[in-house]
Amino acid sequence: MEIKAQLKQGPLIAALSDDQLDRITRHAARVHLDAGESLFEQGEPADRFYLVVTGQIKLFRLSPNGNEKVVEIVTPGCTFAEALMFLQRPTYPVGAQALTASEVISVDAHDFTEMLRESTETCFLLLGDLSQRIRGLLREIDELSLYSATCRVAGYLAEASPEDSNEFDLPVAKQILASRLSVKPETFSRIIKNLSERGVVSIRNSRVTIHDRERLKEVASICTTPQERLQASFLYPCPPPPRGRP
Amino acid sequence: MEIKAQLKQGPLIAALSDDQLDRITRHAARVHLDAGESLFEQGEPADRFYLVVTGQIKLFRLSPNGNEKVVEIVTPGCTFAEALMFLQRPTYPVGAQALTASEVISVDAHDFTEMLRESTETCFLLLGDLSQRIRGLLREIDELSLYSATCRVAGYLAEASPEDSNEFDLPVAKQILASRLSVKPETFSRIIKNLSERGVVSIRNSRVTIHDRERLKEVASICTTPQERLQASFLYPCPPPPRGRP
DNA sequence: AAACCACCTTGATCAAGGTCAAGCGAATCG
DNA sequence: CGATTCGCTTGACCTTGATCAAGGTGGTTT
Repeated sequence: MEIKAQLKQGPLIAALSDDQLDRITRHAARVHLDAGESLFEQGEPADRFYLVVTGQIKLFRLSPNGNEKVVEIVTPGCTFAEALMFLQRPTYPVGAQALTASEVISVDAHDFTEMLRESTETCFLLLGDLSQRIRGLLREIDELSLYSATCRVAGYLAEASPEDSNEFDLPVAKQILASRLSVKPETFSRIIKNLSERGVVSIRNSRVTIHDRERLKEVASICTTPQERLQASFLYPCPPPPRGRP
Repeated sequence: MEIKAQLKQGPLIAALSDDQLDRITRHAARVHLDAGESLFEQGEPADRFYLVVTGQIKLFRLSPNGNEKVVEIVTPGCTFAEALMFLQRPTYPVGAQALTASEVISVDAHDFTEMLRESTETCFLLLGDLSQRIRGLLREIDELSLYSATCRVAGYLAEASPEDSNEFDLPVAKQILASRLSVKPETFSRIIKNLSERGVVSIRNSRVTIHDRERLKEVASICTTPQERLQASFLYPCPPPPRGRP
């Protein structure tokens, strides 16, 4: 069965025995999503989790007044929503919507937990997985509360660029990226402009070129303290043209 | 042994069998901390996790330039750092420091995982625990990126106040609380003042009195959108005295 | 090609909240 | 008991980044 082979793309699932794989494949299904199509909504009861085969899915949270924050952009090989299976009455804590035409495999949570129940080994893998996710979220929290928007953007660029090349493509539309980094599209644009003028990077459409990786990392780690802001004042170089006041 | 009885205060650990409890108690130790004393630093290798018996411990992250954000304030009955045991070379992702004189019990991670290895039941409990923690962190992330400081403070007050009473004490110093809510102490103070003037709450020292719970919840859910901000403009009521400019 | 569209950029303005500095009250210490 | 410290509040000011409102730009459709 094709599904089994595809499921093996997930790092967690790849570690399963053939027998285990059979068991979770029992009620697994392939799902196709068109660009823009939504897979589930935040708050829906959750009894399945997913593996991305192709495409990109955005996971996002909504505020009561409809504002949206992209929490994660999920790409082939990633599983998501697997943390939910162990709650009493699980509901999806995020919404999921395809950014591009995508293919995902949905796995029945019950099948999965039944399988898990027979292997602490596999439990440990999952525990490791969740631990790492917690780390990631912690990191995100302090980026939000300790770092400025400019640092987050610079940090993203520094991390997204491959070690061995100075060029790469943004994986998603800028507005999505902006939301992922908790920045408004306009601000994102301005920050990029600023970095360009400084000769640190340049971006044409979605093609990014890193001109000065050192400087980029420097900017990324500056955070937000007034002391360093002085040193960072090269960010706002020419005394920012006195904003129209008599 | 006293330690065993104390360990049972933790919800997760309380569910363990006597035998399991024995095994993790093997290298467990009681640790006393004076106020201000630190238990471990962010980045230290982690081979133990902890249960708070008495006192309060703050968990915090540091930015490269020494800025600090309190991630959690841990109180008796809570365990912490137990998510780490499943990583390859685990290090504490936060620092831990006692806010008041505290007593904690430290449990050897190796003992614990060995015990876990023999009960998927218990693994499941832990998985549930981590899942919930992930949920909590997600919530925190969208509070940071989708809600204003005022909303966070109001939301905290609404949640911290017992359902059946309109009075309660802040559990920690205001500056700590402020950091927990990712707000500067000065801003915290001003937000409180604002809510007071509006007759929503009043705070004398650490004694909080809720005057208008409805209004408080309303403020907490207003987030930050311009539309609602208009409605919320009762927050900045009198046209804020034009700040001294000729 | 013209027209449309989504996406991005740019400009002008503004508000939220951070910063710095000073004052204040209560608890602790010599 | 005055003095010091610590935590909190207040005031004045400033910066960041959000908002609103136009333009570009490039790709797709007809």
